[in-house]
Amino acid sequence: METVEKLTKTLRNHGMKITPQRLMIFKILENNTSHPSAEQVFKRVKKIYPTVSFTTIYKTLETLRDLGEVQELIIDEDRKHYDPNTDTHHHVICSNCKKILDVFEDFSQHVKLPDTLKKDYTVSGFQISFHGICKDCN
Amino acid sequence: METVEKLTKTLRNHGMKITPQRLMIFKILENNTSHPSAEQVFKRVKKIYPTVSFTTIYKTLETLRDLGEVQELIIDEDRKHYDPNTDTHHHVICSNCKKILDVFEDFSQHVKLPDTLKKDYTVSGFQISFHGICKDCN
DNA sequence: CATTATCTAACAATCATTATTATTTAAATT
DNA sequence: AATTTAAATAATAATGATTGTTAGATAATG
Ligand SMILES: [Mn+2]
Ligand SMILES: [Mn+2]
Ligand SMILES: [Zn+2]
Ligand SMILES: [Zn+2]
Repeated sequence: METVEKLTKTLRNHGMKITPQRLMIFKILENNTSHPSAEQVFKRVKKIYPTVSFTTIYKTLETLRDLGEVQELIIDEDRKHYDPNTDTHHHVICSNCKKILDVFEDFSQHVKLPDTLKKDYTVSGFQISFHGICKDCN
Repeated sequence: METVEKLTKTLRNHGMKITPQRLMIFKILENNTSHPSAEQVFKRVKKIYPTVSFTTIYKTLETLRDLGEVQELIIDEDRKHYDPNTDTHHHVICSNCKKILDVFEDFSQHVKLPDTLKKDYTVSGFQISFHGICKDCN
């Protein structure tokens, strides 16, 4: 995700409005490495704007995803998680508490779609999900 | 997944019953490489047992998952998919039609959790999801 | 064949997410 | 600064996948 400042311009360039709710969501996401779910974002926004609607969170996350500003992570079977870091990177998730940490290693030299499948799929990228148990859950 | 024959014994060893509905689900899954969703399994069972309940499909898939006989794939944001192949392998999914194909390459020599994270997570494995567009969807 | 624990099917409930819409508001225009 | 208007918000309902409940059916055992 861009800085909140640049993101503001990006939205305006797309004819979108900057609202206090959106600004709060941007600030929560900026440099956020916790991979929050929509609900976790909602709870934090609610502390400042108690009347905020869940719909606003979902719509804003959808907007950011469509702009390519956040990545939607499909890794927790129960809910989607959002990642403002859109650089190629990977994750490790705890099967118990679903805590997600970043894995910043470049596997691109070794992880490639086999040639036999290249004729069937035009691949845009890949994601690696490590599964395990975090130290808090033992 | 084991053969239907062996699986039958496994279930009996666990005090579980072999019903016609379950046998049909087992047969549908045996050697199935299409990564069906619960609904796709349901539709196929329904052709033979028109009165089968969706609950039976879900319960049976849950049972097979808990026995370690099928893998639940979290890769399509809309629904879970089921894979009778429980050997470590990976997948490529079409972002458009959600068709999933197997990727049988052993990346385990190169894909490892970085040492810096080893103290935080006890990893049981990893999954690679290649994303792209299949040839049918261009 | 009788017993019994498990399974099925019908149904309801849950929960994350999406759709709808009246009201509000950002921000461009006068 | 007031007016205008397209877009966003919030409230609410709807959706759809999945899970929970339970009474009746059935597989398995002796
Ligand atoms: Mn990340
Ligand atoms: Mn597979
Ligand atoms: Zn944990
Ligand atoms: Zn496709």
